[in-house]
Amino acid sequence: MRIEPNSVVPIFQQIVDGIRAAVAAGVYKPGDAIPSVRAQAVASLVNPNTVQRAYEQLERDGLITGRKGLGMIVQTNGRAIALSGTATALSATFAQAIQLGQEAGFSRPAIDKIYRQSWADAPESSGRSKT
Amino acid sequence: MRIEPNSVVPIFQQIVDGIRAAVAAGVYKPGDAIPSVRAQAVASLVNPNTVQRAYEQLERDGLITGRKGLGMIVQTNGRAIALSGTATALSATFAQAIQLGQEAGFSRPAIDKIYRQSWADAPESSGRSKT
Amino acid sequence: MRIEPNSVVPIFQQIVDGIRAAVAAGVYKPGDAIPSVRAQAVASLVNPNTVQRAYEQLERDGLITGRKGLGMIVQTNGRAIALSGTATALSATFAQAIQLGQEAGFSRPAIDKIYRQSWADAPESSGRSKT
Amino acid sequence: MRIEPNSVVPIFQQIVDGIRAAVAAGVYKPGDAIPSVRAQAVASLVNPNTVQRAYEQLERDGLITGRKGLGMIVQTNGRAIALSGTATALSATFAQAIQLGQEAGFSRPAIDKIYRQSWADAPESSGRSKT
DNA sequence: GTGGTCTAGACCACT
DNA sequence: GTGGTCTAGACCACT
Repeated sequence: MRIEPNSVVPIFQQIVDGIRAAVAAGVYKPGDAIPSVRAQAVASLVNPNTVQRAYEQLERDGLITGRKGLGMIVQTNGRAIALSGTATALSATFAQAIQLGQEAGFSRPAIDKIYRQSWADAPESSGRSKT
Repeated sequence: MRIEPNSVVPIFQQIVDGIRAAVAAGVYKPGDAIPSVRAQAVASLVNPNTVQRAYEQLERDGLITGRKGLGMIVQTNGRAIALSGTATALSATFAQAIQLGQEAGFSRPAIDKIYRQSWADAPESSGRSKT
Repeated sequence: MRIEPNSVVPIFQQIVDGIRAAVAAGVYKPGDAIPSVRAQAVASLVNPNTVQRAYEQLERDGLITGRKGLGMIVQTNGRAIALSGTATALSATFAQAIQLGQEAGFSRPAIDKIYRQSWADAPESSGRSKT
Repeated sequence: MRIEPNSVVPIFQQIVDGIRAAVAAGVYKPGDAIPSVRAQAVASLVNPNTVQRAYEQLERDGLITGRKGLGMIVQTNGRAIALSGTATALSATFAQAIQLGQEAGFSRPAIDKIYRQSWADAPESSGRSKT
């Protein structure tokens, strides 16, 4: 998981987003354990406390649950929660960009063009898409 | 200008984005003064220091220039800088959303659908757009 | 007189320095009137209050004196005061640069080289020098 | 680091100059942390916000980079940036003094003499220089 | 502890 | 009034 340390979005939030996306993508399925706090911390070059905070958030969201000695397990309905949560996050981000563009006087076609250009600039999705 | 105090995007950055959009939209034209630090602070219910910080950023970007006693003036090429800066900001936001969607396994059509839905949810742009 | 509005040295100080240099150079001789506050303000694209403040400083230094209806007159010993004042200002500026260079670990030859290079970069002095 | 609170050069700029000189001199090497905002504030008898402002400037210059919880780290190419920045600052200061001297009608030998005299007045550099 | 952001209030140079 | 700088004190994310 790529963490951008100087982003305006807090690191723990980036981890929340990343795990949620991975569950949505089926990388971790219901009943699977997600990486341990320590493993995730090493992988993301981040302090374990920060990962811990992200996992607490995901637990509050009902996506995972902690079982002593077993680590954090994806809940039965975890994928549905992840898909819905990711869609909501995307929607909010799009809405924010659209609003900023409108305030600047950009027409819908102009904003659509920037959106399409952002796809062209995106790294390959490598055909793994599921939805 | 609407400020969302609890957003992850810092208040001063919201002001930067807002002024840039206003200059891009032609609300303030080259040679015009933008609202004074104090006036903007009152209007946005924000501390003058926070506005000052936003204006410093805009000055570094070459969009405005400040003179003591006179206010902050939009530069000759301010509109071009604002248009380019706004487009860049939009592009970055879109790219971030697209990447998150791809990580979650969303197909391009699925993400496009969320994008279009975000337009439906957006407040009316009232047809004033020029570009 | 060239004023740099965004310099760290205050505008009124730049005017003080400029008038003092002009008196030192003999542009204004003892008994001459220096430009009126209004004329100087127009010439320097500066507010008259700012020029007024500079002239008050020069009067406190004994370089000029105000005579009702006559404007500001260069004192009898004005040139000596101007020469001494300018030399002091130069000395202080040099000392400041030398100290900064030494703190950065620059040797005397290295600093001397930068000093000579600054001469090469200087606009022509046009051979009017008197001292 | 000596701060002169009543100088025309802003305190935050004095801190910028001081840190840059220290990096140029090799006091802080690439990978080292410079003093924390709070530590520097205490050492310089200055408000933490003022130090913060100086560090932001140095970060924009590419000399250091900040990470929450870790401190401000000198960049790999920090020393080169510091050397170049210090030389530029010296050059600007010299140029300013030379110009003022020329306006006052001082000849090059006269200004050179003041420059050399400023060395005589400077506190000993104790022969530690390396360049 | 460490950087990043923010509020509250002040003084200065300049118009 | 207007921008620029500074102090004092606070909270947050991160280590």
